[in-house]
Amino acid sequence: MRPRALPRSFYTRTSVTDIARELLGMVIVTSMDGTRTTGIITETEAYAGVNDRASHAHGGRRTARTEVMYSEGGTAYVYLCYGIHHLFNLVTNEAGVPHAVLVRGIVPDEGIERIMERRLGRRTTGGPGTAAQALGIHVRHSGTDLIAGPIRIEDHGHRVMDADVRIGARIGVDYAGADAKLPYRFWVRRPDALLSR
DNA sequence: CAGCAGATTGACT
DNA sequence: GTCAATCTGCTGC
Repeated sequence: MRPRALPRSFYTRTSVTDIARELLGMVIVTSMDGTRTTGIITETEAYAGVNDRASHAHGGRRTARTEVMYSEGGTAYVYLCYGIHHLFNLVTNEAGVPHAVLVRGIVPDEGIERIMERRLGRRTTGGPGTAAQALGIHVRHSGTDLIAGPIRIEDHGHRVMDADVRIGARIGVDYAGADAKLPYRFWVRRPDALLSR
């Protein structure tokens, strides 16, 4: 099929878990310094805003870093983790509701050469930091528009069936108490199968 | 302002 | 299995 950019209406819906599930198989397209690189999304986590103890916006918290989480759905939220790793999130829901989906894994597709340069030859599917690095996503892209900006999401026709989706607890959020056990993590069982069409 | 932990990763014992 | 890399934001002095 012909690639189709995801419209604003994909992101502004109210169920952040539905969006996290539906993003599996979608394609992140980045255009930076004249180079196009793409990756197919294989793993996501939903962060459900003010009532989610694992979210940066829990309790309505606002800081310079998290302010973009309150933007309209379809905005990039990128933040630094452990001072080193740039973690890429897609803001969802209407403006003022700080929902987001973290991209934890991709399968590199277009621009493999550039991706290998950015990753210094290492594999790219290890986690959220490596996925963002592979695509050149940096904290300077936080707040950019996912419809018209340097990072966009497209549907290239990769279909992920429910039977191939695993659902479980999010990683690294033990501090969130009972919310750490919520089934908000979604991943594709056999990521490499996405490339063979 | 000092100390500490974090939606992590890669190198090393 | 341990540990260091180093930015952001919270807690406590």
